[in-house]
Amino acid sequence: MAVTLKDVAQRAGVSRSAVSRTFTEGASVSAKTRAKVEKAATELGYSPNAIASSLTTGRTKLIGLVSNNFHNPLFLEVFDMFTRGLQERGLRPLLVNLSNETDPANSVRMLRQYSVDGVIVASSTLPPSFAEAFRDAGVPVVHSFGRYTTSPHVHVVGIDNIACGRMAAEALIARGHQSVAFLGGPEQATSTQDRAHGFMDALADHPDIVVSVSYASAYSFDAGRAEMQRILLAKAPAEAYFCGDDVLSIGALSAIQDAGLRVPEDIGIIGLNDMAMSRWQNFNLTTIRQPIAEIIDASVELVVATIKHPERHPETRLFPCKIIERGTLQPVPR
Amino acid sequence: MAVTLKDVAQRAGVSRSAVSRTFTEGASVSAKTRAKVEKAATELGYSPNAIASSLTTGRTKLIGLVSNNFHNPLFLEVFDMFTRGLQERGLRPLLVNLSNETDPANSVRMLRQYSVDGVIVASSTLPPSFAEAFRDAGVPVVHSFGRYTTSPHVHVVGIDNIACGRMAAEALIARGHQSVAFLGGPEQATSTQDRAHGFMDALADHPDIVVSVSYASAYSFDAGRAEMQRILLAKAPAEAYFCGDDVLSIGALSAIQDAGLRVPEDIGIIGLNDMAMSRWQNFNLTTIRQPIAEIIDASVELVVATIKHPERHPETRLFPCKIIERGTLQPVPR
DNA sequence: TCTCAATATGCAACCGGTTGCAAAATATTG
DNA sequence: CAATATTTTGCAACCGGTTGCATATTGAGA
Repeated sequence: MAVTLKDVAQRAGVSRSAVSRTFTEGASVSAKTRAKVEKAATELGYSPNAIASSLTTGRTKLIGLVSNNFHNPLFLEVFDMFTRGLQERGLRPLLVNLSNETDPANSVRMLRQYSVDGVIVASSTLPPSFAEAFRDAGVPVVHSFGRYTTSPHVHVVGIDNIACGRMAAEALIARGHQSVAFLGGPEQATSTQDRAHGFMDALADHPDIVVSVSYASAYSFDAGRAEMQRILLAKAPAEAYFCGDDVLSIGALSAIQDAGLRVPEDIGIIGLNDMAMSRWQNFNLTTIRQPIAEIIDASVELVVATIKHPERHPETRLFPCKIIERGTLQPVPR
Repeated sequence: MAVTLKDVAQRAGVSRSAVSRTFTEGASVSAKTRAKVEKAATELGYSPNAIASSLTTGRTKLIGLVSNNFHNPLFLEVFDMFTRGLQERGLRPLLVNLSNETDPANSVRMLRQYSVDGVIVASSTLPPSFAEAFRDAGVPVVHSFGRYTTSPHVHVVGIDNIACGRMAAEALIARGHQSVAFLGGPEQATSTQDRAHGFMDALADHPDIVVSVSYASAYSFDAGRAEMQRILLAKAPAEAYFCGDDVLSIGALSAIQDAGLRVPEDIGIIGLNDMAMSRWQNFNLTTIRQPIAEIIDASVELVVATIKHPERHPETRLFPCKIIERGTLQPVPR
């Protein structure tokens, strides 16, 4: 059925090695044999079997792309950029949907069975230990959107979530709000913890401002909406909220509007991520922009570099975020 | 570095075949050797190399998942379900992002290089010839969300877009609208053509109703919004619109609201897909529900069946759609 | 205990490529 | 043109598994 090296060799009247060499970059072949081989190859419609060659070269050009965020619209953009970035470099994404899985062992085993050259863990909610399991198994790995630590055991590319939390707090303080709040994602997510940390930290200098904190059960519309509904029902809401993520913000927004309150007049909202949808005019969300294109580019680059030099020291690459002013926060008074 | 069959065989004091057989379902091994092998394997942390075994078995358990819709939020749900469905059956999705690619040749070559067992083309905009290129290359293929034809050359799983167009028209007619319109996606997309076809078809019986048609440049928010803005600027808008897709509807919605018009009082909207976001209270979109879970399930099942029986006859599986009444269309008068 | 069938095991070839090495072909130099 | 350096080529072993076949082992029945 499938045409192999041997078929081409036979037809071209050369050895299998000769055929192999014409298809390997920088191998020694005379122009004459190359021509013969290429002719035979196109006639037969041959193209080399990547799987078979990986056996001897030790390179599959397969990259495991592991994620558990299949419900946050941001991640469609993330997958788009990752697949393109990998494809441009001749690499192939093997997609792994973690969903409810939290034990890395299965993923590690599975991806090792397919001899992936490297792994990208794309998640802001998984603990560092997840990516570390790959490193321990000897697989080059990058944790994208992961937690920054001073002595990382694994490459991390993302943002400084603590700084973002602080930035959000400062934006609310600058507007003169007297009561502010953090509405985070799941409490055990590292990103949630860090954003809360930075937020509280900045507010520690302002003891006069009332601060409250609550957590949605997931980074999702429904969770954000439900949590905001609970808040509105229970007590007087804060003047402005820092939501740990845009999709959470949008959920909160819908709850607020349903309650007959206005944004930003009655309640202000600032999100985080600046996903494509956030600038849709229906939302027009003020948010902190996370530079995902840069993060993804750097992640791919870093995993490629680590494949080349496995002993490379674990490295952290953080990208600056900035506030995108839109319509869900009042302008700064002057 | 990596521990192989040979290492385990040596340690267990048996032949390589014995080890191989321990890890192959239904092979003949005595309980005693199996125990020895399993002990040695766990001590060494061995797990079989799927790539290597695929060479002899001819099965990689890799499925090419090909799509060009990385900007429609619906497809995050689609990817979620596909990856889970495949994983549950022990298959691995190799993701291919087509983006601007329209020539199937590259994708076919690439996926053949990786000896994928099968391919799923997930797109409502690609022409049938795209999936057919895989079949011509001898790769089992299913076109999900593809166009239904009476004599298909390739498996198609999806909906009857013509019927959906008709259904939308009937919904608008039932409401007594005197002028209605179709706002489609790209004109060359098969789904757009079919939906328009069905829509016009149903309205042919109602010559008294004014009908107009226009096309957005893509199935995206921006395109839907831009097209609706053009419409509102140019002339008196229709009383109600059938938008060829939910994300288009949401774009149109934002344009209408910005123009100070009310939905559904001034302009009614019915979409298609019922993606998760459509029921968000901010949109509350009346739409035609496409049963994507069923479509994806059937697609995976069909590709698996075709891998087993490659000579299986091309088959079309269509699933019924139904209208989900929400807030963007007035109730039917009675 | 012996015979014969059933089961378990190892050998060796194979899957589709790559690559070190030595021999062959070609190019360069004096 | 011979001698030497350089490039090209094929052989054969190998990557990490699987599998048909012949042999060895085990178990059942007499």
